[in-house]
Amino acid sequence: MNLCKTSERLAVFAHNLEVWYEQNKRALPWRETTDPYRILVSETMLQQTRVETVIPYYHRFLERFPDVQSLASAAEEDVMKIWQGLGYYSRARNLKRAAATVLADYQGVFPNTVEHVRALPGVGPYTTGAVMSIAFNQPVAAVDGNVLRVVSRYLGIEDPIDDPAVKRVISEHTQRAVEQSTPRLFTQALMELGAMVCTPRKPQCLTCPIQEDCTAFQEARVARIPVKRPKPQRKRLTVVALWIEQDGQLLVEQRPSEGLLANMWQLPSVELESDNAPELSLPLLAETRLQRLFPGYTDDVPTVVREGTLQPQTFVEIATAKHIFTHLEWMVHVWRPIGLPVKPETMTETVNARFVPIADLPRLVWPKVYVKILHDVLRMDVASPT
DNA sequence: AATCCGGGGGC
DNA sequence: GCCCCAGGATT
Repeated sequence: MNLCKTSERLAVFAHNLEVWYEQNKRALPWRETTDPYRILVSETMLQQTRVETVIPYYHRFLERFPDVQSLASAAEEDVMKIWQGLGYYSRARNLKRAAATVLADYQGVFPNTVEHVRALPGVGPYTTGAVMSIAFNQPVAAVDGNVLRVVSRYLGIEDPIDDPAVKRVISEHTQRAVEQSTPRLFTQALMELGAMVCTPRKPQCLTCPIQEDCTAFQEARVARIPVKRPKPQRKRLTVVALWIEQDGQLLVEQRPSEGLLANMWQLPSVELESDNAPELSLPLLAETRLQRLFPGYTDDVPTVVREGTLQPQTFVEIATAKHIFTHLEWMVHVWRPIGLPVKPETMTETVNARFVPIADLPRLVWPKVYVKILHDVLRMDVASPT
């Protein structure tokens, strides 16, 4: 294994990779430009997201926000609506903030130094390298999941690539290589190799342009590299949501401005750990939430209900949906009260909920799981504005 | 160093 | 089910 390659050998390595790239690269929309704004948009969307998923979002986003100016001056809700369904929504807010920074601090001229690019909101080490190399053709390494896999195999590293120290070794090696390359080609070539040849499963080593220098291949260790740390178990949450429909309007609430699905809309609901959610208690939880939204709403109903002997049959479950996030899992149960008159004018003013005409629901920004629920119940697509 | 932050596709 | 994806921010 030769970890300390000479500049000449690194240059040959980079050149071979670039030749392979030019002959094998996929035609992707963001490869038709070197506009740093468009590169930043694509790289931000591609964070933890597959190429095929990003493509339609990329087109729609740039059609609506074709330049720094248009994004910087956009309403955040409009940006979020375009981003809806893509996930990791802080990316969208940060991208808008980055555009505002470019406009305010750099007079709309995209900065072209590592320090200034790295300082933009939502731009970390990887995205800095990607923008610097792809947009400006500057030798700055961009180390993503693909590069970690390719280089850990190439160097035969069996320490976990999650480890910052290991990541540092790989970044330093990649940096030395990009300095002997045509950065714009090299960065994309390394990632393309990871996506098309040096894949997580069943890598196509026989067609790999750097096969003969690859330590893992030469030592028949490709299948067990890269090594990753075990992942923590997901937390399971039960969500009890209310369906309160009145006069063609639906009661919806906005999530808090921080944390999971920040500022997005949902049905009024309560969350609890699934371990504490025996099936029979769900309608009672719905009742509790309803009582909090409409204090005294039971004033007009029989005493037996008002005094807490509410029967589970008072609510009917009209939909369920399971949704898996990276670190937690939601089981959503939607309950509709029957026979209980709900008067919108008696709703507590302090809650973050309001009645919205059903026709207007597509204007709001919805988490995927509620897009599915609203479609199941209303046969309506709230993902795209009509 | 560990956690949090979405959603989808492939097997 | 499990893995992983052109990661970053926060603690």
